[in-house]
Amino acid sequence: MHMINLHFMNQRLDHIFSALADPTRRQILMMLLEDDMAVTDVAEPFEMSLAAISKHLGVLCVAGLITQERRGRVKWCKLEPDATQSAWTWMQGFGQFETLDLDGLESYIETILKDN
Amino acid sequence: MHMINLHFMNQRLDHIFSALADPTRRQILMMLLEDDMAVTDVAEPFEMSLAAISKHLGVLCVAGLITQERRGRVKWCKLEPDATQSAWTWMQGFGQFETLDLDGLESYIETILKDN
DNA sequence: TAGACATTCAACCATTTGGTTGACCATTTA
DNA sequence: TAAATGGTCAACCAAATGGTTGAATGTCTA
Repeated sequence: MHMINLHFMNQRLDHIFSALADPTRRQILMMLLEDDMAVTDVAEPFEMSLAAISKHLGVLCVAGLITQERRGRVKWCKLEPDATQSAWTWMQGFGQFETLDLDGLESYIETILKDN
Repeated sequence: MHMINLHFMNQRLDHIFSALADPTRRQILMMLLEDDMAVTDVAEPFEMSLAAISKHLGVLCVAGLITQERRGRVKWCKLEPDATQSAWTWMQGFGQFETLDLDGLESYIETILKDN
């Protein structure tokens, strides 16, 4: 029982992390933060085929990071807001981060900004 | 300028997330939470060759999630505690910000800090 | 009904990934 | 010095990944 749960949990983490491992897919997620979008509109800023984007969206769906709903001939892509939860939880366990690690976040920002 | 940093940042996220996408590597990280380990000892609980584990450790190194230090004929593997920071930050940004723009992130931090 | 539009499918391709094995190198120990 | 130990390297393999193109499907509109 626990075995099974851990197994599924592990698979879920596989899917989420590998979905997040691609810059195109991360950018798509960022775009969807602003609003739901049709597949064609998601594809517009990218220099790759619509089919490629369609595949990326498929990966994001399998990972549970987005959902897609067809209305007429348009398929709307919508962010699944709580989707990163299990990845988040894993990282917290791993990294011993506080839920709101302000110091870490701040020093990270400073590092980034200093490099400019 | 920002461009360049975002590019490196993006690459870093690629490495970290794809390193985390493999269950063997996640398990290795968990093991290293308890203590530093030699490569052979890391490999022991897994049903795969030492060479395979050695490769996994290489991936974790490139991602910056661990460091390795050779002492004598033994190579010690050590967790890099702050390594998931950028991934963590990304995920936080993903959940809360309209876009991942660093200025916004910074001012967000300042706001939070002021409130404490 | 005939296009036009939105999206996916199928076949294909190059590259990457995760694993194997056996040889190799360095270091410790008997 | 010889043998054992710790670890990597090199070559190889199968499967997965990220992309392409062209055809196909379903839906809207003139």
